[in-house]
Amino acid sequence: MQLKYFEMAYNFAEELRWRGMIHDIMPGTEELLEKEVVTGYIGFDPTADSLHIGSMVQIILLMHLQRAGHRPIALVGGATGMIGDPSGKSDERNLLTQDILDKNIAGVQSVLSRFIDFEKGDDATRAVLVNNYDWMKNFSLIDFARDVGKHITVNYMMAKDSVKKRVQGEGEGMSFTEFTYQLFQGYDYVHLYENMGCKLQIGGSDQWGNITTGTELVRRKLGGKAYALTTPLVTKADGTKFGKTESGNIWLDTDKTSVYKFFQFWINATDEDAINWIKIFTFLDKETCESLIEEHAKDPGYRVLQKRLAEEVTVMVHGREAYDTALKASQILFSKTVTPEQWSEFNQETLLDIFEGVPQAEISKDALKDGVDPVTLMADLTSFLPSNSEVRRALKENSLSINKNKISEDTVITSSDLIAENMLLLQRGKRNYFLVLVK
RNA sequence: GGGGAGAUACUCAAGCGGCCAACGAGGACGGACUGUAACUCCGUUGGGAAACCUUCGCAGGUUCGAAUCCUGCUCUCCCCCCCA
Repeated sequence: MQLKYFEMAYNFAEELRWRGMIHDIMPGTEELLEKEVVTGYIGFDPTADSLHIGSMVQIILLMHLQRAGHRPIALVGGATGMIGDPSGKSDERNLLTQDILDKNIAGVQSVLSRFIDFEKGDDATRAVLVNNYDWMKNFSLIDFARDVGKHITVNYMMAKDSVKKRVQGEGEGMSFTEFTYQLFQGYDYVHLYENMGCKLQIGGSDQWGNITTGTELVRRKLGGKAYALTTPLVTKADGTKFGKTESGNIWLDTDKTSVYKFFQFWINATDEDAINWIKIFTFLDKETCESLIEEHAKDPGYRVLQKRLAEEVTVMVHGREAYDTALKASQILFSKTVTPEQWSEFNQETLLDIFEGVPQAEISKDALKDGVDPVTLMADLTSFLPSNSEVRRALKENSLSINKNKISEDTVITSSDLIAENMLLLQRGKRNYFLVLVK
């Protein structure tokens, strides 16, 4: 993935503000950003071996920071990941094993490096990737208690919402380990401040408490002034969690979420969400966003916003070519019927990719030799539908399709119906797909 | 320890001897509409082409016939007593 950095530096805070990406900002932060080249960092938790679109906001922030002429640091929480951040969690978290953690750290780092260039640029603004395990691993408990713990009172730590909730709540309480978490994260800030001149930490609004512990530590321990900025958590208008679909999280890796699914996620955004998301997830300038929103209002049915959003984000994450394929696949798949000629454009690999996660079954070639009826195919040979009555019922509802074409009770399926050499695409209604592989 | 209420299909919830594969609501799924949407409307929702078969906590029993009555068991909830 290649990024063209803006020719001209722009005002970071102002840029984020019109995009609706500022939730909280510490006084003086804007002035600092205007005055000098600022080094700022964002932490990423290695709780999984890849990042999903929830983390994309943070990645985009780093990109904005760099484009605005500042220096971004991406911090992978190799050490803090071993502790577990209590923020936003009502229960004690299970610790990750070292193996998993190592794998996750590597995965997260590799995703990050796809978006942020850690090579190019001059020394002042070149992005840096760090792992807090590097400076935490040799920290002894005694040193930690003396150098870090001494500067912060338990009273201060207890006042944080994330702690209060767990201490007063009905739950199982909070271990000392998780209680300590904010000191660990706070110390990261001290370390980066001291060694890399980092004066800004950015994060989601759930991180505000942890971040301010950091700025407080910088103040008390070093007598320095560190700043903070948080973004609102991305929401959906209907209140459900952002970034989730029935089939799970939307990840930034193709082996977890196919490009097609990724594209579909964005194209399916509701009107209201699209208005917010176009500003958050794309780098389109203010005028472009506004005119798109205006255009969308005139003809919502055309869905300019969703189309542009899906294009921008998919191209950014997976590249132009992958986007083109996903778009073409979508256009064909969502047309009323699909002719054999159109099917011939798909090879097996593409189809498997598109229908990744769709249930599948294998049947033998012989089964199709003399043709087979829908009931046998869908209930007996495959487990697409649970019973014969279910198939008959579906036929009555006119809801069954094979290869996107409606079928009836007396349809006979033969090997001439196969697409991509050896596949059949069964479908009930619009959304329930089933892939049959003929071997 | 004493007394009471209840356990019905994915969920809630009727039914209290035959007309019950079991009212109704929600959900889910499908169809029409539509923007690959929202809303709305309509339909389906144990198996079986059908005859019919298997289901109403579990196991027995009464009866021509039971989800409905009886006995035992398991589990859930409530009240009193005791304890404090």
